Amino acid sequence: MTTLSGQLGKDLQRGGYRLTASRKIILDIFRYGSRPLSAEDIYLAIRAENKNVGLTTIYRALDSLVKANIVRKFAVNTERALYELAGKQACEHHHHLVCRKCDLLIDYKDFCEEEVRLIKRIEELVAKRHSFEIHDHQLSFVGICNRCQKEKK
Amino acid sequence: MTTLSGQLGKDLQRGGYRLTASRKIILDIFRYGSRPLSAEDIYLAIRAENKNVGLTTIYRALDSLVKANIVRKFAVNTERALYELAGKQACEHHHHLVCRKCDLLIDYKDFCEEEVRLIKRIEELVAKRHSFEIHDHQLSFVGICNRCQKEKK
DNA sequence: CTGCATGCAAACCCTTTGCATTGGG
DNA sequence: CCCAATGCAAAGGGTTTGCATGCAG
Repeated sequence: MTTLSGQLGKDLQRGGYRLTASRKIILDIFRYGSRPLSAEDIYLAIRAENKNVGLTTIYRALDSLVKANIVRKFAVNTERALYELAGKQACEHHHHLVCRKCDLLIDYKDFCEEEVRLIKRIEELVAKRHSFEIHDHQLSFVGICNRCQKEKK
Repeated sequence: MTTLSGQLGKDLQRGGYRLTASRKIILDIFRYGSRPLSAEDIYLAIRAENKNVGLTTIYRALDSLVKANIVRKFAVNTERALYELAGKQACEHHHHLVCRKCDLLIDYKDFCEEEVRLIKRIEELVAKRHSFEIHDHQLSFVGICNRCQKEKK
């Protein structure tokens, strides 16, 4: 069996964290699907493979992954935290579209050059003005998805 | 005593909600300081004025304010929900800067005009492409604040 | 071997709900 | 007057912690 988590595993160890069986499984799950996952999503995905890793372990592993800069943690609402591959390992940076009614979360990365240029520019200005060292950003649009628009009637 | 919450109170009533003493106090607190507040921030602010409104009431009032579109609810992390005046009543829409280390939250609106114009454009593109009815957006930059940069050494 | 990683149960924190009471319009 | 608003206590849901055991390096 090929360990999909290969490079990521090394990154993790470089951070002083141990590459255990549980963590390999978790990393592989991130590699398979690139949409944002909650701790519970991961928990269920693992059980679906007839493996078992406790929720607590998942939380602690995610914590390490965040500290090792492999995974990004973010929040769309306060219901639950979401995690996704960060930086270079993420296929591409993307933004979010959130539906107010059904909580559908779409991530899109088909943004135009214009969008990228704009964000870069704002980033520079803001970094300078506030003496902030900017690592990352999050852009989400909130509204009503196609489906809920139709149901409204 | 001048009721700072005047116009907002009318907006609230227009939504079918009652303008009670508690809600007046809460609205006034939003009018005084325009930075994002958590339910507890509001609770403490009220006690600081030697008044008293239960936390539960604050949550329920915030809920009504959000439904009446007077206040916007959002999350930077999952720790607690934040609320701020929404739409026209907010002096201006603004974006956030979050420090990874100390969780400092700055909201800035210095570049808003330019940003908003460009974001509006992106909004249109995205809305069309994904058949989304967009109501609002959130933009946050994540990084290290000035102070934590210095402490690093 | 040593110290981080794990599992389980219990603790925690923020937020919501049930229920009887109060009060706005 | 009626129904929304309030307060308190208890429940809820996601996340974290304490503690004894397991395992990577």
